[in-house]
Amino acid sequence: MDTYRSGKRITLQDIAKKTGYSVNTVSHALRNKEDISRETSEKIRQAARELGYMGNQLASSLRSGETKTLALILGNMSNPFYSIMTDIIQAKAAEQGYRLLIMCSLEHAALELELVEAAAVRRADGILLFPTGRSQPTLDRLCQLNIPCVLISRSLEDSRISSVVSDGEQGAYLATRHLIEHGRKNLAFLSRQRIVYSYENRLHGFERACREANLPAERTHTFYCAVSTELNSYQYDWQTPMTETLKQWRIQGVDGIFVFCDVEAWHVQFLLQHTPELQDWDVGLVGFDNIQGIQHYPGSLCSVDCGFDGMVTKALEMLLCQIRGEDLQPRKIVCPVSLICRGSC
Amino acid sequence: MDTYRSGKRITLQDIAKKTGYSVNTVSHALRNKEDISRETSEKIRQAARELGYMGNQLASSLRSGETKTLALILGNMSNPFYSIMTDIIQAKAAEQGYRLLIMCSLEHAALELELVEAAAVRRADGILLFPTGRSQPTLDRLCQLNIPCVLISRSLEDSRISSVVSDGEQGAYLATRHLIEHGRKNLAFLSRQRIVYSYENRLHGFERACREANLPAERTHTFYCAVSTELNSYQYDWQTPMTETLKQWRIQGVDGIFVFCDVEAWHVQFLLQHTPELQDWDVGLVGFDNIQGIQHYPGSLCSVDCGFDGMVTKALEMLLCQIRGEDLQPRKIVCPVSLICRGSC
DNA sequence: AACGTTAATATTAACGTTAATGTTGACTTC
DNA sequence: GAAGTCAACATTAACGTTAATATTAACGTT
Repeated sequence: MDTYRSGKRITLQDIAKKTGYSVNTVSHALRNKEDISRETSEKIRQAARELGYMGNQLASSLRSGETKTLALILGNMSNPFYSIMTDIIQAKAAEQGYRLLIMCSLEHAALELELVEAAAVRRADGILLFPTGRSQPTLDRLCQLNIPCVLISRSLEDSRISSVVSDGEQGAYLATRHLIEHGRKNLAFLSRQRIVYSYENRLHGFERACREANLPAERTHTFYCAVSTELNSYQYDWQTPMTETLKQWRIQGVDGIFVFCDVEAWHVQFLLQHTPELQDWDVGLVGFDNIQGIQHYPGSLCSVDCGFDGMVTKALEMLLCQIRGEDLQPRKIVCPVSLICRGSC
Repeated sequence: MDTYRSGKRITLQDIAKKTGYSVNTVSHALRNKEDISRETSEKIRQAARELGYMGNQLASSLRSGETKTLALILGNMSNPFYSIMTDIIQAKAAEQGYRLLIMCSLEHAALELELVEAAAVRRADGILLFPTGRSQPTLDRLCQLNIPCVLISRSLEDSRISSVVSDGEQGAYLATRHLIEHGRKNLAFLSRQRIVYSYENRLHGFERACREANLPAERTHTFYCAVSTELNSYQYDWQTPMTETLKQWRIQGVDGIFVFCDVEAWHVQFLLQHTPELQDWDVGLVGFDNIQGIQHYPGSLCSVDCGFDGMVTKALEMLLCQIRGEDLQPRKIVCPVSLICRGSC
């Protein structure tokens, strides 16, 4: 009865024996090749159905060199930014006949490298990678292995590998100007860590808006918190350090914060609700990613839409190009962003 | 230079040639088998390193019958319930040396069946399945293929396949009693669809609590909305029908709602905020899943904790048992739940 | 009639690994 | 000193496909 892993699985040979054709003919018939007569093809398909044939992609891929599987390496699913991206990638990849081997780096560079290795060993046709901030070893290995790969969301300025990013500088600029337009004068820039690529980009946009409005540079603040060494990053304690920073800022008279991303902005809002010292603080908030654009949750966070769909479309297009061996020239695409106001400013 | 897909990849044979040992010895050495001397093993490993050897899991799996890959089939990642589950499953599977082939059914029975097929064709060692409400054909095929499989979160009363579910009846009971204890007297039960397995369970718990408190049966309401036929369910319009129902309920004097799950409760909260006719409605709300227990977002939703971690641990344990061929007796595990109060009651 | 063309199928040889046996020499054991 | 044991390696045959290259018969062409 054990038809799955034991030796009793039906193979092309069984169909060949039953129908009297050769294994090759059966293979061709089941794959709709042109050189098989309609009649034969029908007989073979019928036999396959009767025997309950199920192909073996391992054998197929080993021979053909194609797995029709893409590896997707990202931080972790609990982060809506990644989960939304995943859904879109999954849908668009499926349209092209690809399945996804999804692996979580937990934003850990060393683990990320292992995952790339795992993807290569499994012969994924290509890799979509949301790199951590310290991915240089990973990128070096990718180049060495010469696997089709596109980086999304962060680029790391490595000219050998294609990347698709959103325009963080412009996004932060728009967000900050939005705060200023709503009368905020003492602004801060909040980011859980400074390590990620996008950090500098967005900081520059923030600073540009401040300069333009003649807000002195010393009124910009950055929040730095140690990178988690725990692998289970979702259990990481961001509350203590973030609360401290917010308390300080309140005392310093901060009245507007541009937050690195929506998830961190949620955290801020969460703390504003749950910390007595932060209650009734009139502070404007703008995030980045526009997660609410897709995932409706109660709240009114202003955010910068990073064009999820466009980024994925572009990235996948570039990856498939590489896989087909068509356009091997590495490119860097910067996707446009737009501001969505919901009132939290 | 094309070392990935072209013929220039380093194989065991190349290492064998370089070191003078047989392919088999090389294979054994790299896999830490006992019957290779320490000295030989070291020489071989050194050579492998020098040549930049990268294994081919396709060939390995084809021969050994093990892919070290589990298929995870669930609705979609944008739903935090699934994404949280995914992170936990991913982490625990990795501990056991398994990678995840993640596929999204979008709660579509027909698509789900295709995904099971895809998993089987790729020879996943086992499947973790969050079944849609109409998965009978899928389960039949699973039995036919005889693939190790565990259902999570919904069980479908199919005695041939193991499942791990949370105690929906008790959870709904606790949630409803919580509302009653906070003085709510005109209760409603809200669920986007009635098709899922858990629906009846939770409805029973809701009704039990009402009966116990002598709240008449006709004061319980159920909300039914057509199942989306679109594959992109995250774009599905739940707003219109849900808004209508809420408006009606407000007129009917409803003052407490037990919502099928947290995501739908968010939707309710979202509408309460954004619909003029629903403003200032004093209505108690309790959800199910306790997503806030892991994903901190601003808000104060009461919820039933379904024990994410315990469910996954149990499910994976059962699946690995099946894969090892140890305990093939199908079981149904019901995990305990607990109420978390955050004030929305 | 000799030749080329074509449609439809068959044969052969991989793909890169691992399981199942073989072989060999050194080392015991009584 | 014959038989047995064991460590350390080698040989062989799959695993189930697919690519590349035959083969065959039927047909058309000049």
